[in-house]
Amino acid sequence: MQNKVSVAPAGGESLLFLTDDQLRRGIEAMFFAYRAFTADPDLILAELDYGRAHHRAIHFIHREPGLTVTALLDVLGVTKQSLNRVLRTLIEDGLVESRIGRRDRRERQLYLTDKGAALERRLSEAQRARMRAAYRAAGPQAVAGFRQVLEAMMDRDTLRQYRALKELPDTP
Amino acid sequence: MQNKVSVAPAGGESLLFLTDDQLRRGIEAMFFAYRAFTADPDLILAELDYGRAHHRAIHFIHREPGLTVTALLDVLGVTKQSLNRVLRTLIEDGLVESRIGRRDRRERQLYLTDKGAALERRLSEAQRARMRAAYRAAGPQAVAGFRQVLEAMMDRDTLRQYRALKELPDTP
DNA sequence: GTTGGAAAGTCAACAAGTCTGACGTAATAA
DNA sequence: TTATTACGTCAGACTTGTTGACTTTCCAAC
Repeated sequence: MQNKVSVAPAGGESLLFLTDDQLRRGIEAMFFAYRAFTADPDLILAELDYGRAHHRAIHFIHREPGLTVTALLDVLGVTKQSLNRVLRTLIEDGLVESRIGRRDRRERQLYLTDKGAALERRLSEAQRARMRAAYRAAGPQAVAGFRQVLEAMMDRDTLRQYRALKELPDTP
Repeated sequence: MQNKVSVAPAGGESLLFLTDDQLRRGIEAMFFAYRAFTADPDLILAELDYGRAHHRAIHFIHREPGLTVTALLDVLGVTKQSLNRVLRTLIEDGLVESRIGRRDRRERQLYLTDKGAALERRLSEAQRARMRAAYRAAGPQAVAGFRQVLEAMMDRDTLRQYRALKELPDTP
């Protein structure tokens, strides 16, 4: 498959940003940036013998207190066996509380304890600090483009999930 | 740590894009987009009983034919023992060739075989296809912002490595 | 020259986190 | 009553990461 893009395409507008080389640069930027993106939380997590999986669970439970195990499974896109181990340690360690569902007693609703919320703040503040620095350095226009491209990269279902996440107030 | 940003900051320019909520949206966008970003190659790799680690090795060997194991270690940021296993299977399967270094016979210089190059094309074309669609949908301005933010997110050393990667011609 | 340390690479063993598959229990829906 | 759903768990496997110990090779100081 070729995909060279010549200098002056039909519309008269330059499509040089679609060359294979530009795409490869973008791919590499994603790889390196993602590693940096997870580096700060990873340090904190390693101290506590947790991993990224714990962080993700904590993040989404914080985001939507009371969400069910199945709902969490859906956003994380992993198997329940895999999630279960992570969740069990978080519950044993007193970071997450699992309450029997109110509507449906088969469901388990997940909540962060105070201890869990404290770790969430520590993790997300570390991650936000890096993000904030990057945003500030790049400026609002760049940030808008950043979000646009990331969203355009998602599959339909993922994008729907992402959009469904509600806004939260600033850390109080 | 607070980090609320009020509506009208000193400069007179809106800093609303730096609110904790906006930062969180960006973090979540990174998480979901990265998953989508790796999804297509992952499918191909699973067919062949390889994983992402194999993809990364192949990518950078393609990028810089003849690079040494240590150089590859540096860009990937893993231990040599971890890389070694991946590299061994690639060599056994005839995708990568390891030649004794010319200057220094302790070094091993890595090259893709024809078979390795064929897989590289297949993987990277799948990944580029998604990237291309996202780029096209978002437009050149957004793409510039995307790259700016990702680069601003990297640590100094990573950014240096990223910048050191040379440009390659389009897929011939 | 010899030798002794540093660098490059390899082997072995273990841990985290993912997966599939099978099964059990409780609650709900038909 | 029966079928389905939600959840939890056990067992077994694989990928990818880790540390630690080892060999080979090179280089530089003696």
